Amino acid sequence: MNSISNPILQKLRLKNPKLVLLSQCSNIQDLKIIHAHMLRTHFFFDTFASSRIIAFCIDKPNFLTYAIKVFSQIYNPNIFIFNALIRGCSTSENPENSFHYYIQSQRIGLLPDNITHPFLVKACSKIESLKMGMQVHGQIIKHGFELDFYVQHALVYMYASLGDLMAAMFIFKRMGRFDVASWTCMIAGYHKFGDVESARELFDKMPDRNLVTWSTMISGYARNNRFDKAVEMFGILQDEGVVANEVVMVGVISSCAHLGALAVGEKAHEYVMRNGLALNVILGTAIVDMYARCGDVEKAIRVFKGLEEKDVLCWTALISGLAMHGYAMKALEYFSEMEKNGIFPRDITFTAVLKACSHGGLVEKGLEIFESMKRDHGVEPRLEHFGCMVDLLGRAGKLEEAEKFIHEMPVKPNAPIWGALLGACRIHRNVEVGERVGKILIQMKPEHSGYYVLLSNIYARTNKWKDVTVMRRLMKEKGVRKPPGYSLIEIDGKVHEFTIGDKTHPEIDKIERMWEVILQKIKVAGYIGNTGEALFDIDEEEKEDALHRHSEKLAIAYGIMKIRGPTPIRIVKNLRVCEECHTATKFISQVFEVELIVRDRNRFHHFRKGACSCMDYW
DNA sequence: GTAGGGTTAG
Repeated sequence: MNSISNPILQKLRLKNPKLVLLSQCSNIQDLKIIHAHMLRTHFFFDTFASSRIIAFCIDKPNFLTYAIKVFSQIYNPNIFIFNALIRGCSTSENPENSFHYYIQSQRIGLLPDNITHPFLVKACSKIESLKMGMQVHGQIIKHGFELDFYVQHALVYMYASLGDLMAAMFIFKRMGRFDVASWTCMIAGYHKFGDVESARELFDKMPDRNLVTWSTMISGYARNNRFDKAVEMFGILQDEGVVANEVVMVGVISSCAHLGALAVGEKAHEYVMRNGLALNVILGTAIVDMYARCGDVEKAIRVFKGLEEKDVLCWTALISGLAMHGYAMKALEYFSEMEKNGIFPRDITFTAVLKACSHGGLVEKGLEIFESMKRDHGVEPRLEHFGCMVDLLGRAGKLEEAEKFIHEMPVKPNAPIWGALLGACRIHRNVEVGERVGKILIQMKPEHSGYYVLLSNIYARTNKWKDVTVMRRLMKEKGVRKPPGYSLIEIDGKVHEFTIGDKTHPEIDKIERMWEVILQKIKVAGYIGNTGEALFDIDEEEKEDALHRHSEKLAIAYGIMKIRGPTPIRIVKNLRVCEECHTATKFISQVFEVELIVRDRNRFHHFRKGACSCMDYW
């Protein structure tokens, strides 16, 4: 580039370089021009000038390596430059590098200032090392910064988030003054450690709150899988007349996505529009994801199309949404459109695309894309991509091929990989491969109950009753339990939860009577009912009997009671739907002429006119 | 002599 005609360099001559650097530089090319100019004019050897380069690079993740290279050229770095590096590392992928720069600064005899330590403490929180945290705390005391307000905040958050609540409280209580951030740090720490109750207690007690406090609470609940609580908090926020910002709404909307609470999610979306919040990529992606996960793919596409800025995660959210619903061709269309838009796919993008292929049964296409990952896009396949491939082959009934694929993988297969093959054995009723895989899985994950159940079922099938007894005894001895299954249904903006054998719902008697009515009607239509031993169940709920209905049956019965007209009944289940319930639901969609949209842990099932969109493979 | 900090997000 001709340097004379470059507008940045023209300004550089006219103005103070530091101002130009701060205001004009927006990308690495510009930065390099300025850097080169500084080297040519020897201006770079001014510590203040070179420090501006570092400071510019440090808060942009892609520029960190550049900053470190620049740093290595500086003869006499001061504490400001070290602070910048420590800060940059503490928020990077490898926070432990900040310790390296701290030690280096000490070695050349620089004294830390009041800015240095908070970032080191932050790095300890991030790498989750209490041991390191205590060492840094020692340094803080040694250099006399333990009474610094910011240092105290960082320490409170660090100790609380790493579970040393005594230490966190000790520092918190001894702080000379408090502001909203002090309380918020403590709350954030509780949430990171997973103690949502203590976080809430403090939240209720604190004198005043700001939007960071609200979003800390809401996303804290969400991070700890208390999505119902997150939504509840949003209600309280509105009652108190607070207006949420984008960050708060990301927490609220992603909670709705997890709950499958479409009506609440729609309201939150309206709230965003009504209050004129900025529909940035993050919030936009959360909304797209919410509609897809709540079963309204069309709306997800509409919102997606209306977004001004779309990055790779945003495209991936849509593709993965389409994949979940089994719209494989549509997912692939968006994938190629994404590439046409110059967005480079990432590892998670390929997960979504490969899932689309496996849910849609596009074996050849999936193999093709898998091959292209590294070759054309430079993305190294990870375990989950191999898992998708096992799924893909398994679905097609190529069980031996899938098994061979696992054995030939360049990385060591983990339990979910074998689990994918096991799922395929369940669908294709392959006892031979199933037994082999089941044994491997039990060895790998002795605490996972599903694998014992599976293997014992396989033995029962092959009349190896001795082995069945062994399996059952092993399960008892190890005390393995299944995760409790639950189903959610949203009625009039309220989410109802059902678990197996749970009698706590206020309308439970009516619901159970409703189920009996449903059962009779679908039996007339040809439904045979519980066929006894459910083979090959991996992570389904406990075996059901007349008193213990699987949770989705209760949810469906409740839906039929409450939902009128053409509105589909939407259910969200935490486990995978079992074969029995799947068949029953198909009958229900036919007999009651109703559309049922069930999201299980694996994908969506759209039941319509006696058939399911998954084509009975899930 | 200058500059920089803590708590929230897909």
